[in-house]
Amino acid sequence: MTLFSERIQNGELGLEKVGETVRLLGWVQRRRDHGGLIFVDLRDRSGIVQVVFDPERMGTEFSIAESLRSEFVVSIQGQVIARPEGMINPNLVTGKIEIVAYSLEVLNGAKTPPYYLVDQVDVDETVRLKYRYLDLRRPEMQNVFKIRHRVTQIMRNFFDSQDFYEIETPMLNKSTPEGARDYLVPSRVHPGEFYALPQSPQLYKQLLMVGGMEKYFQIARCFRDEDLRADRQPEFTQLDVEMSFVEVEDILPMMEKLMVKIFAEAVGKEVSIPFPRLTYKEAMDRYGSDKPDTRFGMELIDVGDLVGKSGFKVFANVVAGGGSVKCICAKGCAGMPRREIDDLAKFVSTYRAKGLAWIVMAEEGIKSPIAKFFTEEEMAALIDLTRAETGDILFFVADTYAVVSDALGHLRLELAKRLGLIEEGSLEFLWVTEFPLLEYDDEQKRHIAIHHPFTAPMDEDLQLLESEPLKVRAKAYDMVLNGTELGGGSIRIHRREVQEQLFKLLGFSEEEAVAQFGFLMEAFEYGTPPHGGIAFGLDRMIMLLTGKDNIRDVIAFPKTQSASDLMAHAPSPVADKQIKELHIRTNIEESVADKK
RNA sequence: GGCCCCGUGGUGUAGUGGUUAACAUGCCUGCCUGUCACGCAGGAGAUCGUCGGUUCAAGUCCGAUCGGGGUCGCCA
Repeated sequence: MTLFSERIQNGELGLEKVGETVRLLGWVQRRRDHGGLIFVDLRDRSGIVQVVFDPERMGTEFSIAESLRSEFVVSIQGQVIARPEGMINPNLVTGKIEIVAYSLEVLNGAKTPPYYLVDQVDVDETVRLKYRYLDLRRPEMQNVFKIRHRVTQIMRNFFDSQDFYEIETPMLNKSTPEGARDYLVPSRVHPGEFYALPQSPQLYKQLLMVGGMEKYFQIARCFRDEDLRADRQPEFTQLDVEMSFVEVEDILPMMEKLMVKIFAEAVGKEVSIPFPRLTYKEAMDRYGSDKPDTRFGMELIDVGDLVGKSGFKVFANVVAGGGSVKCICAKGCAGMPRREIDDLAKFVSTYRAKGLAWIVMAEEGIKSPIAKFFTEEEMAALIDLTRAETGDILFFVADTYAVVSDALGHLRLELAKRLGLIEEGSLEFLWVTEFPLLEYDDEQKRHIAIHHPFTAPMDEDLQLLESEPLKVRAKAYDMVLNGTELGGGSIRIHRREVQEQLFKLLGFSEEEAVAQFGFLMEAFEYGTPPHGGIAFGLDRMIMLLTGKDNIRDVIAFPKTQSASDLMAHAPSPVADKQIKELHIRTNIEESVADKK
């Protein structure tokens, strides 16, 4: 019987092993049958090595080699030899050696896989997801999970070295309003009542601080029943961190050190600290985004003052109405065909911009449908303010501040992508700080928390809480890398009075606040230390570390855009008995459920 | 919920409304002792996602539906 423990990994094989007898275990990547001589590329987690089957060296077992097919699982014993002159394969890490087999055992056969398992897959993702266990065999995928593992190990080591405790919090939680839609779990024991899966361990980690744990972290699964995106799954993983007796300045530098460690040890990239910081206002003003990509310029320029008094009614009216007019200067784009400009106008309309005005700084002079509305002086001032030069295009959006920011912020990113302005491999970290505490929701006709309702206001803005709540800034911060929000957190409220005041501002009655969060507020009365923390999106971090543009590629068993698991076929109907036990009933026709 | 894109042998693609749906690769069989995307010869494999409509005739045009992707809303 095979002793698996004697095995050596393919990737460990090199010239220094020449002459040794080894046992290899793995999958047949490819078989090249020359009749009298058979080559097999043997793949395991560590890599690929070529095995040679020669009838003169192995006798009757040679016929087994003839029967090998792709993805057969085999055990091979053989001798490592240096490849003869001229037969070295430079494309293979192990290309200087090969294994001459003298014994072969098929541990398991395999059906022909639906597609050939190599890195340059060009296969419909549906197929990859249905056969996820095959897709995961591809070296590219193996590498993702190797890095993912390393990152979580680095996190654990880091926090351990800083005296943090890793503590688990419940998956069956109380459903609370605010935030995302909950995934609900019906209770069998309490008819008509439901648990909610955690959107994040927020309340529990704060209560761990009340519980005197002082420093906590968790690599926590979170659930949000919202629509999916390229970087959003219904269940995802957060690195969740909370500390007692800290202020903003304790947390940010520590997290910077963590990033240095992760990038150095997981992918060998250098990260320089401290990270630049931008206030929320500055980020919005300059980049139209609270997660600005600073790998390129093309900042937003406010031209409101200049065009507000001009003869161009569209701009003047927006300014008069309290809106804003801004532009970005696309360097060297004067040659852009009209068709593409129209395309960009369509692009910004996605973000509710009503139009995209433009001024082309052509060699022959200014070309623009709006130029005629400006005097020569106004045009000169505009060019001066925007530093537009011959060869550039200015793109303008006039609307509310929010729409202008959103539209031009995204246009800026789109142009950078089309023009190739972003340098591969560059890492631009930054912190965005001083977020507003609240925003007004027109639909619900009430204030809602931008971060979450437990975020502490900045001390200097406390006195504005009653009079001008929308002007209050929060002790909240986001870490941004290359235009992606990696994580965010805040210093929390730790006094009952302040928390009550906040719930009131959010439109909770006293009864509602107590019903939903009474346990938290009661806890605050028993000596709660000042505390704060942060949470990072692990999946997004792995995306950035591995260069994937799709969250499904960094999750072992991901779900599709409609939240289905194509491999396991979840979700699925369940037996009537199960439904009854849970005291629930669906309003879907029986026949529909049967078909599924 | 809105908008956009995709769906043709196992896989990736081609396919003016008109014969037997083409090509590559994979698969199967045979030959082959230095290949590494091995080679050579032969073979099998598709009712074009599904349903309906227009038409003498639909893979192709129209509608619906299902599945997948991107995105806005939603989501921190």
